[in-house]
Amino acid sequence: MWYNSPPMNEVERQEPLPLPTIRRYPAYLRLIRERMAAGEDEVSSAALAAALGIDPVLARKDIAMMGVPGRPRWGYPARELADAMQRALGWDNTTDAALVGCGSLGHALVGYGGFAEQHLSIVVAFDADPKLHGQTIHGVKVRPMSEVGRLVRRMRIHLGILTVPDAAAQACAAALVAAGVKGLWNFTSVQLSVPDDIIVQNVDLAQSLAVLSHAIANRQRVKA
Amino acid sequence: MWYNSPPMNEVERQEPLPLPTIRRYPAYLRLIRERMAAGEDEVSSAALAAALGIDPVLARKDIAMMGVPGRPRWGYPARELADAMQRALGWDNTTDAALVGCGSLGHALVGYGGFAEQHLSIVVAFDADPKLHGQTIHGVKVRPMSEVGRLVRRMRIHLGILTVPDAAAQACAAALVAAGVKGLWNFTSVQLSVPDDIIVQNVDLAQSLAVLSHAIANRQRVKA
DNA sequence: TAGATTGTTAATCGATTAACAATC
DNA sequence: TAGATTGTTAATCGATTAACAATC
Repeated sequence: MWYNSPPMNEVERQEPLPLPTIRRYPAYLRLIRERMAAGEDEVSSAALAAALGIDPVLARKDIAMMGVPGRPRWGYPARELADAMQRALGWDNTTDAALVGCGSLGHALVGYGGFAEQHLSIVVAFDADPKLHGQTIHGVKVRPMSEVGRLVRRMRIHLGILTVPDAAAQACAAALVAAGVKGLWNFTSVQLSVPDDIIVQNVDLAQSLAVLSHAIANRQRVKA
Repeated sequence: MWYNSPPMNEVERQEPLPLPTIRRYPAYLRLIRERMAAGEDEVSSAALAAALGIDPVLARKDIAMMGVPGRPRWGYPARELADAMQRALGWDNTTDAALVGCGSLGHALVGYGGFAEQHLSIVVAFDADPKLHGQTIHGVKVRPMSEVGRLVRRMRIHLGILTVPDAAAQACAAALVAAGVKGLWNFTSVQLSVPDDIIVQNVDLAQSLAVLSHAIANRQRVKA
């Protein structure tokens, strides 16, 4: 039945996953791995949903995006599902990252060994402060900013982590981009300006705190 | 015109702010304060929007929720707007917080002095490790877990910050809740189970990383 | 077979964007 | 006055939920 298999290039063109779906994948993955570790081969949408506090049908929708079929009465094949989600997230291979800014937050990130289950590895760290140069944080040597361009390029690093003071953020981002980075994980509160093809993901604690303190101040329930 | 002023209890009952709106407030506040520091008294929706990379009409909608009127051709009164937003977020008074888990992330959070502009103050820290007890992190003494109940209650702390290993998360959350905390800022990847009236805000780095690595892997543009 | 669970299509809901009116 | 900017109402868009069919 050759006419049922899609043409070769169809395989590449995946339809875009909704952002909320992508955000739920890590939590699904966590549960699936737990279940697998416990010796189970299948996982139900109800179990997945319970772990996230969402409706089972939403979990099924999310899973449907992966094209991994489930079996009524059994659930979904754990290993296949996990593999598919990892592939979708680009977590099937380890990604090397460069961290810029070795303050306490940078320190914490480098030290956080099990980075969301080993798909991310911080392999170089940079800081402007000469006093830190040559020091080692959890096995990663701190290097001067002047070497960002050379090292990041040579190591073919595609992901930059920004944990510098706000004032330095834009300049450091520019240095990383110039060095060939494709994405920036931005822990500063600066809205970075970068070329269109560079992907920026902001981690803004103030946003999160705003939701929390507003809810406390108004004693309302908040989901997620 | 007494009939135009709302009855006393109307003042309390604010209609709920959309979550996305709340999340944008901190960034608005940042820009407004910048402008005020630069000596300006008014700020336009266009300036606000540019700082966040959003449409000006969206900024106006967000501002409309505050009930602070703007002047065509001038913009909005900076001080009034900042005050209103701060009040909405519960950021008009400093909130005391208790942090549980003095690992590297906990350390970083305690050390992060200017917490989103001083409305949050970590006043106690706890850890299970006896080796840390009595030590001081940026002026905050680390205390044993056994004192959570007594101290948090006595200090009337309403906000708990959870930076413990996943395995300890649920137990520590329970201890904080028992001690009278109203909200939890959860930096673990555990889905906490707490009473209905307790507000939990999760900071899940894996979620954020998922969006970023998926976008890099598929070379797509991501907003925010 | 009966029943649990997956899978799909339609309805709802909420946020953003578009269009345009109001005002200083 | 003209023009910039605020303010509001309607249209669009996307995600979630509801309803129900399909299947092991």
